[in-house]
Amino acid sequence: MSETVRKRRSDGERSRSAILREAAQLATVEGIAGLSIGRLAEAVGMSKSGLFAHFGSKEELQLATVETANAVFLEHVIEPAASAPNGLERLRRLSDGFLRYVQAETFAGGCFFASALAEVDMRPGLVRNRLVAFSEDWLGRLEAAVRDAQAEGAIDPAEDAGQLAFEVEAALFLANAQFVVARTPEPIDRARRAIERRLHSATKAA
Amino acid sequence: MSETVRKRRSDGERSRSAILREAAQLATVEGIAGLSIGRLAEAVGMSKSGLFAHFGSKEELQLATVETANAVFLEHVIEPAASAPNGLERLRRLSDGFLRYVQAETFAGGCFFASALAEVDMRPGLVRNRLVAFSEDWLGRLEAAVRDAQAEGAIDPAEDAGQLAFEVEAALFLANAQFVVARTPEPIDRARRAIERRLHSATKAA
DNA sequence: AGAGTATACGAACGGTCGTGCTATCTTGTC
DNA sequence: GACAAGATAGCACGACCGTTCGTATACTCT
Repeated sequence: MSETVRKRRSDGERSRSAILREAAQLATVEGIAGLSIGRLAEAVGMSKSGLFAHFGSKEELQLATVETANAVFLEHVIEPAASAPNGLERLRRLSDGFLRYVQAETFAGGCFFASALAEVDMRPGLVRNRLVAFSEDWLGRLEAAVRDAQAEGAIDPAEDAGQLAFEVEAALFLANAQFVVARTPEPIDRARRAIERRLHSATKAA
Repeated sequence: MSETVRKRRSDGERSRSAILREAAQLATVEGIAGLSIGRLAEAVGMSKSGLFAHFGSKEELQLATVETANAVFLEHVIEPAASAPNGLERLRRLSDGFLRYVQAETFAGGCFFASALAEVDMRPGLVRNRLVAFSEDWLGRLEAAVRDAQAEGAIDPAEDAGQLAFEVEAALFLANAQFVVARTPEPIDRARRAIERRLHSATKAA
């Protein structure tokens, strides 16, 4: 019953995070399923079996990669918006942060979650579940910002918060998809304009 | 030099189209790269080598699959809108047709082009080129409908047609992505509402 | 009817995949 | 400095991948 506590070694921890950093990058390019353990091992400069021992299965590697990507997303998009003084400003910072995160090519193949979820959306499993959860969390944050803005009187309370969040996310989502293909700031600008216009119409009551 | 013209046989043509019909379906579920020739052969009930002989390479099979999917898209989305009496109505029929095509699960894994392009967006090649071309053609049709509506006085000429087309496409694109994950009519309805509202604001001049 | 060819099959190829097993280093603890 | 345990590498496996080849069948045309 009483298991002795296993200790981690520092070099292993360093390897593990190096692997996962590389995995998150490669996953947006090769796909989270198409990313093979062999190529990943080669990219980080270690053996297949040595890398494999860190995770025990490909699914565990994928799950760890998703968590790593989420940490990046939190750092680049969510946290910078947390200090916003009110709901409307937070909504603006979230969408602006997302567009910067896309345009800066934080991940080589565009938003990690858009890319990964599109790939596994038809493959039931833990990876899909986790990605769906993150996706819902993100949309929930947008909607919560709308609700806060409504409670603060900045957005018309007659607006459907879920609907408005959907429309903001739609612009962001297409901007990412088009940017990945065209590598042009145009879709980013279009999304910015679409969102600003929509928020403008939602702030002056009907 | 002078090549004798080779004649096609009717049974081969039937097999080929049966293969491609199945391939277009499977590609939205397994992915257009993840779809293997072996599994496809099993799904249509023939041998790997017999199926392979129809195309000569996997890339040719993928290209033929994309063309087949485009024919389906034309039939279900583009053509029903062609008879619209004016630009604004055509725009409405295109977006409504797209949403029906998604909701009816014409392809098991959602819009073929959204699914396929997301998969190959980082993999240069003929398949990617063809998908990008179709995607641009689709967006071009939306924009052309907007321009026609402007010329007919139905949409404010001050509107940026490309911008408006982007916003319509954004709603459609996210509706497809969310529908595939949730299998709920909610994203479809949200997209419809978003587009109707946006068109309403574009029809009454600023 | 017979020739010619489009179509289909089965077997096999080299390659890559994820995953075990085992041995050898390396680190942290006493 | 000994020792347990973590970290890494080497090797082999079975499965599946796209592809090739030789061959058998069945259609079409003369």
